[in-house]
Amino acid sequence: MRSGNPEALASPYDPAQVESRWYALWEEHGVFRPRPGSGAPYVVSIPPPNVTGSLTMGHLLGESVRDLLLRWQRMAGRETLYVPGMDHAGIATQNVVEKKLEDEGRSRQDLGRDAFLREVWAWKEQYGGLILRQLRRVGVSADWTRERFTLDPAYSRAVMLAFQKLHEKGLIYRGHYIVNWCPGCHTALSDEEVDHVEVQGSLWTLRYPIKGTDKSISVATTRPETMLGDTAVAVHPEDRRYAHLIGRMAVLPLMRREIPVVADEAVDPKFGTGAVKITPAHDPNDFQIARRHGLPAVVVIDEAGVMNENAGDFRGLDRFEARKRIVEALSDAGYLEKTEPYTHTVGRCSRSDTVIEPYLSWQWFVKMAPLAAPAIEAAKKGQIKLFPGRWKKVYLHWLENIRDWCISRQLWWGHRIPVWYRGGETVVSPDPPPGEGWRQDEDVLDTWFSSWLWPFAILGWPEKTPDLERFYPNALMVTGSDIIFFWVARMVMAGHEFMGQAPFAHVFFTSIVRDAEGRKMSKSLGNSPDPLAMMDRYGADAVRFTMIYLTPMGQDLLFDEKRIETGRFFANKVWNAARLVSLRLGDEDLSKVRESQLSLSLADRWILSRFANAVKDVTRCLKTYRLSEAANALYHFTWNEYCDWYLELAKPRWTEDADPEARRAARWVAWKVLDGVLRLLHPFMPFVTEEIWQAIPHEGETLALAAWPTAKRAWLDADAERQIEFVQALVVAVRNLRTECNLPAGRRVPVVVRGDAAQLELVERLRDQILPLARIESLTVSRDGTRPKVAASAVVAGAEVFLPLAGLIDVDGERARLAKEAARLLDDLEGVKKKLRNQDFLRKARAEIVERERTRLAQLEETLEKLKRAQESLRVAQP
RNA sequence: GGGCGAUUAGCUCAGCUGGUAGAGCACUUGCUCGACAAGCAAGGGGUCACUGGUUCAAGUCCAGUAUCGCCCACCA
Repeated sequence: MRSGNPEALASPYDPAQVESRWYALWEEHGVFRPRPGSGAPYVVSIPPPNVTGSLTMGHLLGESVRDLLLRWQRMAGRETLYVPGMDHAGIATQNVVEKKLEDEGRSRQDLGRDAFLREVWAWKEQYGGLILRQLRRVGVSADWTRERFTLDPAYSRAVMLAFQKLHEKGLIYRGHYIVNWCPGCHTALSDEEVDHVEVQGSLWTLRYPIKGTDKSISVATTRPETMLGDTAVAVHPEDRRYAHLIGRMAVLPLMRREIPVVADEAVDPKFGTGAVKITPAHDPNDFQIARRHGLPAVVVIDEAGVMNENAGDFRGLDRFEARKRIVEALSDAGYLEKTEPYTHTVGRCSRSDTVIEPYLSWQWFVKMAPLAAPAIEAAKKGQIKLFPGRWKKVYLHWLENIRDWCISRQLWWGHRIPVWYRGGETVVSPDPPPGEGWRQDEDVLDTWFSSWLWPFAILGWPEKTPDLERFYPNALMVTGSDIIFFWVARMVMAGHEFMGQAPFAHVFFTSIVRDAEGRKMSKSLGNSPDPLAMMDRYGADAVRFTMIYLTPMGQDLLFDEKRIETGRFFANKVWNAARLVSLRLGDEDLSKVRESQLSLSLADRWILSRFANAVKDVTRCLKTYRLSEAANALYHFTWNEYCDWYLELAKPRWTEDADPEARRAARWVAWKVLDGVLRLLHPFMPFVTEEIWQAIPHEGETLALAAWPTAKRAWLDADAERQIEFVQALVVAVRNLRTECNLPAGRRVPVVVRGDAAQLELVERLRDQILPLARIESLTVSRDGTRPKVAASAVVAGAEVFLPLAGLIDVDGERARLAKEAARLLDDLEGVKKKLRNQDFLRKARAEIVERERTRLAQLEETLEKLKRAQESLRVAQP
């Protein structure tokens, strides 16, 4: 038992000072390393942040949530492990470094591959370091000895091996297909990396002459520039308008190339003219149609979005400039039939916002359907549970309609594809094959092809390490729903494929943090406050608590810096309550005190009962991921019950002249409940709670390893709760009367209470506590039933409270107040009476509900009766 | 074109299995009572988006409508 050190709790509370102290101590004590516990290990890993820059408030929310759950589980006795790390984030990082080079007047092409990669690594060192500092500042209980980076040698090896294994199973293939190409980033993308946005464009109708006739066929398009690469016109086979043209040749305007008119089921005869121009190299649908008809593909737009050598006169023009010029040219030549405004969607690169160009190229793909099957089953069988549950539908829908995954990227920053070529030979291997002359594939892998291995690659896979043995599968993944496809679903697939089981049991989706205007916070928008600045200004504890307090289950979080005051004020409140308690604890070693030896007062039994309830509430909320509700319950208990009522009720018993036994009990209970509050609060606000805990009597080295409280059944005491509730109502009523009578706040007032024997006994028993709480000068219980002649009055649970203040109160005002109160109750009474007259209600409602209404009726009538008499007595008293 | 979510006090949101509408902030009034003005005390403020239905009883369950938001979708 440490006696604690009350002087340590200085006033005022200074978060910066407190928060600088504890992280090193926790690390020193190995708090964050796994240590044997009960039950299965509780393993969580970080969704590795991109090394592109600093963290956002969204990350801060995620870290707060993960650390909350980890610290709770650790205190509850589980073996816990939080694996930290970072993601190399291929495109994102390469883009920011390229941007930096551009600002310096350099380019990656100038540098060449190796020098460029050195630049990126330097960037990674700089910004990765910033991220790590931020994570420590938040207080996350990560095991830094297990820190991982997706481009670490061991991790890279895992990526290579995963590629090789999938290739061996025939699940990876190379193909020449239309992919989403970003001309800005100069790389292929997966479908998930493309955002579809609606644009107000045009629909142009072009007329293609039919060779050898004076007829023509008209086609509609939103992308006239692609017509240079048309190799056919397609119509529906049963479209009678065009039946006679099938098999004829059309002459492609501007290019004067002859292209066939073909029939294909995919054409919708009802759209546009019912005839479609076919550009196999620049449209995925057209590509499919072309395959069916053996049509050639002519690429007319290059990797940078510029018209190429097949574009004739338009060669060298940017694709959007070319569009304009081609429309003009078609119009001049009489081939433009009409132009209509048209709303449609275009794909944009989610990284650079560049309009995506469907582009025919050689890429590597993963065949996804076989991988999706076990991931679907895992969710359906409940082996993996999503919170909130509605995400299951979204997850399943995606998996059940999954398409193959384009994993090659034409970038330099990333895992180079482990494929080697020599002459006509191809070898898939992490290492160069023996012999001379092997050339490795130039492309790198999609970032997500490395991060989908995260839950086991961080534990040493493919080696059978003790960590992998012990800590796979993980318990929980906490992340944003915006990466449910990118990452979550793919991790589940990889988990089953490489480890034979789901990577985690639970997935908890946090809120998306938006700014006050509802825009998603992001680095690119620059609308996220700097988390470090927030923590410097308000304290990490305050920020953490507030984020949890604010995060609604399954809804977005609208963040406003001002809201952080909630957490800051709360931390301050806890600090000051602890100051009060620690100053009054005395010298006795409270750990030696046995509860059974104490004579607990009613207030003591009440707060212990309330505390037991709070423990139950908070624990239940955490178990079901209702995190803000847990924070709320704790906030309310600490502030409104412990501070506002219990500490005030205890104060009179802490004085020198109080009864020693009562003082001892009050000290012990105040300490015990404070200790319990600190334990419950520690996962939310680790720093301030540790600081306080160390300053008061405690056992153990650190609060981080103290036991999570349990709700003691013996502490639950409904009687005590009812009785203190009455006392509270009584005190509030006196305070209210004082305000209503406009009495100076400093003035002590006489009070008379009438009520039943039990109520009067209670008032007598708690007299010493009631006096200061309600600022009462003299408290008289009216045993003989007499009542003051002129008084302001109120009715509390059937008892009457009087402020006998002849000459001081405004009699008319008091009468009006009583009348208003009576009118309000009369309304209620009517409602209750109506219910009780209703035969259906009496017959069908549950007996206890009917009984409650009857009780309420009696109470209302009694209260009204008393109010009436109070009014009468005022009338009589009036001179 | 599908799917999901939201609509409750001025603002941001709770309200789990139907049974007398809640919190924080903001607002009003009064407080240097030895923990805390980052505080204390007392207040004002809501036809729970709309329309039907189920029920003795609906903010809560069902159906529909409206508005806003998000996700998915290769109709040129």
